[in-house]
Amino acid sequence: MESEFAATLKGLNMKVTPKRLAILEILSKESIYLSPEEVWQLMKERFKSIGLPTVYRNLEDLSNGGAITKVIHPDRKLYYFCCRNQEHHHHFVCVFCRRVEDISYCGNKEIVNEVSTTLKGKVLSHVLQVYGICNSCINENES
Amino acid sequence: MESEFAATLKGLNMKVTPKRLAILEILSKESIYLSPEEVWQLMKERFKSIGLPTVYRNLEDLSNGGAITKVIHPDRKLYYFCCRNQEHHHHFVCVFCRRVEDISYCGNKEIVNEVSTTLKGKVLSHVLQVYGICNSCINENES
DNA sequence: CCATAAATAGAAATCATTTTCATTTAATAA
DNA sequence: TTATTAAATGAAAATGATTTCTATTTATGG
Repeated sequence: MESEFAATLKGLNMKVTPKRLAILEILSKESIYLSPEEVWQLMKERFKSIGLPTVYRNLEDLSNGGAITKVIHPDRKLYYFCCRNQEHHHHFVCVFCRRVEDISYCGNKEIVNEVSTTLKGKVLSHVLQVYGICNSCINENES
Repeated sequence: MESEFAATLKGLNMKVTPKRLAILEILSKESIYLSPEEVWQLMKERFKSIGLPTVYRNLEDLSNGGAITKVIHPDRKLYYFCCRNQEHHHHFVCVFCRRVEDISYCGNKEIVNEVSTTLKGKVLSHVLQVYGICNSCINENES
């Protein structure tokens, strides 16, 4: 039988390659977001030959396909996170440990209402991301 | 008497220089967000000698001081917008003409509530930005 | 007007990300 | 299974936005 990740790739019309499976496995194992460089380092433990562009390309493609998510970071670099939740939702990101957690809150209805009423505009999409300190980091740092 | 922009700079403990005044004037005159490169092009119409790094530095400093705002863009490049509204608020960005408009809606209360209740975490900040089609662009494109 | 720290220009460096292209591989049909 | 072919990959090189460096200029306070 095929793995969950193979099914994911097929669903995106992407060929099932060992590299892609590994990227998905690596990301889904992490509770924190990773940079392409970091994914590459982890890939190097598994493959004798693995190019950084391959990692960049696949992260981009997987992200476009919705299998993984980009994290919005103040440094404007690329970071990815794999989250099982397929519903529309947003993320709480810990600024200390980079843990990503889902938040279900989304003001879409209110936003659409304000934009259409006040600005007479049409909403196409929105980004919402919350930065803070996760529970683990709060507990670790209390005196 | 000193200009509003001079006052802004002094408030940020930044020396009042012609370049900085021009950057503020250029940005505040636009209803759309600009890239550093674009600001530079406009600066070159006013100064015989103006370096791109100066534009980058000042946009960064003005942004850190809160005099201007960074726009979150999918291409992850830097874009700035000058908005008079000093209250905490978010922006509606037109994907066609790059116009930026304020939206007052902000789910901060609900977000803080969910994060503290469900995740037992602490919210430090959040970004919310709405993409869509502004009223002018809707009207221009209707058949 | 002077002194001095800050700001600037210009050139160069940085470095994350992307492109190129030759080679390999997964998917599909025979 | 094997042949076919489009897609995926590696390695090297390119790209280009952004930052750094350093000598010079300038704004500001006295």
